[in-house]
Amino acid sequence: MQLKITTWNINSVRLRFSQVATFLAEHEPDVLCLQETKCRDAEFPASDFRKLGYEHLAISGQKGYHGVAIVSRLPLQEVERRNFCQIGDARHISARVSVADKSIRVDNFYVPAGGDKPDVQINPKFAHKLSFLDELDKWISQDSFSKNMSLIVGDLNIAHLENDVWDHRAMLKEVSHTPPETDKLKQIIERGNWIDTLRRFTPDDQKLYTWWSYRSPNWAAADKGRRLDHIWASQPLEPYLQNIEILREARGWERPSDHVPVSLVLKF
DNA sequence: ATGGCTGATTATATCAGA
Repeated sequence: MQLKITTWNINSVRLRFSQVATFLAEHEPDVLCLQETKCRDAEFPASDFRKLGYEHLAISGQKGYHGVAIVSRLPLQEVERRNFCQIGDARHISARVSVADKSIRVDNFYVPAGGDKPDVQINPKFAHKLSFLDELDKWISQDSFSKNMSLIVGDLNIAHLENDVWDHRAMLKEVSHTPPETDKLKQIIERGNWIDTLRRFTPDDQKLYTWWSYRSPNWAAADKGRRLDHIWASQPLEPYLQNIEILREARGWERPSDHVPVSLVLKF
């Protein structure tokens, strides 16, 4: 029995529904976690997903930007939405999926990007990002996460290791790779003893990216990417981790998202 | 140091992304 779970910042689920449909047909994940759906719940293409066999939906959207969703072939239980930083952004949704005799909690996040300048004094977006991470740290360090089968997935908007960016030294002052962010993310991983599953299957000394800027017309040749999208597993899932797939080719599709789908396979 | 691109919106400029 296997479970395949994918995270993908789709950058408008309505605009790119046909790409999602292609991905689902070719890669057949059981659970798809989306970020930046960019629509209200009533505008989410729910019936289109149901026609493709993804009948179970947990949606948290808002008008125009942000927004997360879990789309699943398997029933979803205990759907929750946490209002991080108390400002009403749709940046988190969680649900429980059952496979074989196991029950796995899935938490899907869209962490704030953080704006341009990595300075909390002049950039409130950066302050918001750090506050979000502090709250995330406190919340998922609870035993209920680390001692049970749990997956943390999503666009965390941080590339925390040296080879998660194209040039570590050049990127130290770029939001997504600054020490205040990368230190916090490392602390969260350490405290919860989370398994960074992408790095479980690719050594730390190899470059690994999930996002390439729209501002680079030659993204593939320049390859100045970042690993912003993550799938972390709690220790009880360790025996079941099977493989990871980063669908780099999706960045080359017509009118693509700037993020590509990242999938984890678990075998029970 | 700058600018480069993309998507959504009571749109034709502005905000958000990162």
